[in-house]
Amino acid sequence: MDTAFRALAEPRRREILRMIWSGEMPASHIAARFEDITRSAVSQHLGVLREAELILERRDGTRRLYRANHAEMARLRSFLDAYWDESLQRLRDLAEAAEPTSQESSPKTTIERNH
Amino acid sequence: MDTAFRALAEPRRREILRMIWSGEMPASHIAARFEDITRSAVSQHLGVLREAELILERRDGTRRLYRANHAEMARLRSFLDAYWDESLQRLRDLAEAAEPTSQESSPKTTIERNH
DNA sequence: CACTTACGAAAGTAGATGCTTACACTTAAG
DNA sequence: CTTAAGTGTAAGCATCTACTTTCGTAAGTG
Repeated sequence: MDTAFRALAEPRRREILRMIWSGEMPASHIAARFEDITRSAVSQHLGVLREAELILERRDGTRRLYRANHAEMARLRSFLDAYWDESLQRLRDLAEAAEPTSQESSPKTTIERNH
Repeated sequence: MDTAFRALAEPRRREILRMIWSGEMPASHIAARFEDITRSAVSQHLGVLREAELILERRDGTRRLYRANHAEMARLRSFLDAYWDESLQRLRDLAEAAEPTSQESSPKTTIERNH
């Protein structure tokens, strides 16, 4: 989780992820998009993204084709969702603790996503 | 955006965010939860979170009460969602370009979230 | 085989990050 | 006014990060 967030903290890496979101692309093509840094730097960015499992790699001859790992990105979204869900669960737990022998006594907690 | 992702890349900061998710809490109380680092270190973590606008601060006497900024966290979620939505939009644009003078010629693109 | 293409890996560097200790500041309380 | 409580800030340090340049290596091409 640490590595995924850290990988996304870098704008170039977010841009790479967008480039290969809906289709794979060779490293050279990705590197060509960044005129201000070397191909080697881009290769290292790809390494960071791969380490975070945010992208997937496939080899074809001398080329390496990259594509976004949608599953891992979805996992990140779920992680953020959990902040809301966990607090919801904590409120439920508190309500339950405060009302131990409740016999359908109309709890009606009406808890919502408060944002 | 950079700062928000970088702030979340640190496990202790994610923990702080959870602590103050559903209610405000003074800095001293937050610091007490972390036994392995000093109060000063926690104060600096709070600074990073505030810089990223992930938390909000309120003063009460000598104390400073912190709480999570749900709006900014929601914005992060939306940002991740955009990865899917943008590629969807690009596909729509491509379809439109390939079919310039379409006269209700049953496009029915049926594009889905591919993850 | 020699040569090129397409890459990652290694080494070095300036700047960022996470920590500690020491200090300064603001507000309440005696 | 003096003192204590609650916190941020400054300085210093080890480690990480994002680069660059150079080198190594696997796979096609003549």
